[in-house]
Amino acid sequence: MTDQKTTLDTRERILDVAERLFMENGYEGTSMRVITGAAEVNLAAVNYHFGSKEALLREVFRRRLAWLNHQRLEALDRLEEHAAGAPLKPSQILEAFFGTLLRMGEDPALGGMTFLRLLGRTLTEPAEFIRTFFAGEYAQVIDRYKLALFRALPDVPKAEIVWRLHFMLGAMSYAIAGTDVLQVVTGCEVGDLAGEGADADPSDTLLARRLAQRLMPFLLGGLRAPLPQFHELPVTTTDTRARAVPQDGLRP
Amino acid sequence: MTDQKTTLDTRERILDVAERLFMENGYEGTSMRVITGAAEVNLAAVNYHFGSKEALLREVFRRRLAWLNHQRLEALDRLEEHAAGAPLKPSQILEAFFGTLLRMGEDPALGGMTFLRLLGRTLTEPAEFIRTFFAGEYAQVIDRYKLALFRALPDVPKAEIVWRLHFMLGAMSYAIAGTDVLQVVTGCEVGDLAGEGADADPSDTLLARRLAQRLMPFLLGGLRAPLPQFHELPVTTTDTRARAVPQDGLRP
DNA sequence: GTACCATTAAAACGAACGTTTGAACGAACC
DNA sequence: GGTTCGTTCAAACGTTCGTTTTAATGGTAC
Repeated sequence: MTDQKTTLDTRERILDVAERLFMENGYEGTSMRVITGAAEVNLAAVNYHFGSKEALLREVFRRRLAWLNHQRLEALDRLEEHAAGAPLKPSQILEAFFGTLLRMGEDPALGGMTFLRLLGRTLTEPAEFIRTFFAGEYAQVIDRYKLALFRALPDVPKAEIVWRLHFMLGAMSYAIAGTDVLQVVTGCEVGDLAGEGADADPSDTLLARRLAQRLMPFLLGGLRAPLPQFHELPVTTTDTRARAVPQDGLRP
Repeated sequence: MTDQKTTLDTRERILDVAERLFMENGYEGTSMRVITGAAEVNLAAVNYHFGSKEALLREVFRRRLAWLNHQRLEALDRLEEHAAGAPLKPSQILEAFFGTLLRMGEDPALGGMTFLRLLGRTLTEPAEFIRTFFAGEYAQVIDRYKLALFRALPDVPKAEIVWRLHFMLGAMSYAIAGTDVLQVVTGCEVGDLAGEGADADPSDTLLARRLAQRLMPFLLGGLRAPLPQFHELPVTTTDTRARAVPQDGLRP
């Protein structure tokens, strides 16, 4: 027959199925039996190939994040090399960080929107081993990008930049994960929002691209917003009085 | 003795404990035995008072969300009455929606930051009954606020407003939930970010207030960002060619 | 053929899960 | 005092969980 089950087939079929099921039902909500059943492999296959359920989840992410974060570092390298020592523009940095991720959503071979949604949801999963795993995977990348933002916005307090990086990650994660979560809150199908005919499958490729185009301006607007005022805050130390942030092109 | 265990005591002790544990370990990650154990009540107490674990989670949210969403609607009522027919300012709307929520974080009697964190995390939980529950709880409020934003920003396409409402909810949820989630990604304690001495308990009250002051400008900046360009959007299908990381040219 | 190896298969493991049961308690009312 | 009713209790229910075990399979090298 056409589909011989070699080792690689089994491993990757498990990974693909687990990626989708973890996205749909969460880590704790997805049992090994459901995974192996959907992948049409034996129940013991997961423990044989990966060792444990935790290790399976880690591998699901590792095979995507390794590529993603490598691309992110490379993108930043190219930008900085091209800038020849000058600070980058915030828009460039955001494009390198978020754009690289969102472009994964356009390519099914890289996990497509399934992986993006899984990523967005899993970042808030409370399980300890998940958090420590992400910490390790992201440490390098976040650090490089943080420094780049510090240089790009020398007049903004570093703490403020980190907060806004926080906010931006959140906006992105929700926008991705919420494709079928928060639509329920806003009462709109994401297809409607995209102006699609809202067919059965709105072609993740297109979805990811539209999402990127709507998200990037929002993030930039937030990143460059005027600094908070801190009126009547009971004192502690820092005088973080508002200096205006370079807010070019802020249109009504 | 001082602590007599009346019915109300048991019910509320369960709710308080469940609120905290669901926040720390998630819904699926928190067992009835852990809940009842921490609340020092019998295992059967949850099923007796609430009927099921699902019903317990719903009640945990209902007792807070009922108050919150009522406040939100009242805040909007007050604003619109005061405006006497004129459209509200976006900043007023955001303040009424997000400010009301964030002010809950300052009051331990309303759940404090524990409830806020739980809310932020649970919005991404994939369980079906959770999503449908939130949909019902939020429908009214979201609808009123959406309309207010439509009126406040008549020149912005409605779809764009809904998207940005999406983004704002995400930024807020992450900022709240991430108090100990994404710090691990950004490598900073939230105490550090706030400029605190980072004592044992940074006094949720203060934390919530600082968070609000940093979040609101970000949200406003994002909401009023220039509209996306939609340049060269291919009409139909895939063409998944990854354009190389886009470069320098990107001029804001 | 035989020995070896990685992989798959079927069955069982103990533990933990949410829920239910039936009895015991204790204050309130007649 | 006896009855009632809301509540608490210990114990068990049947199920499902992740994992382990033991045997069978199929190809490759000798």
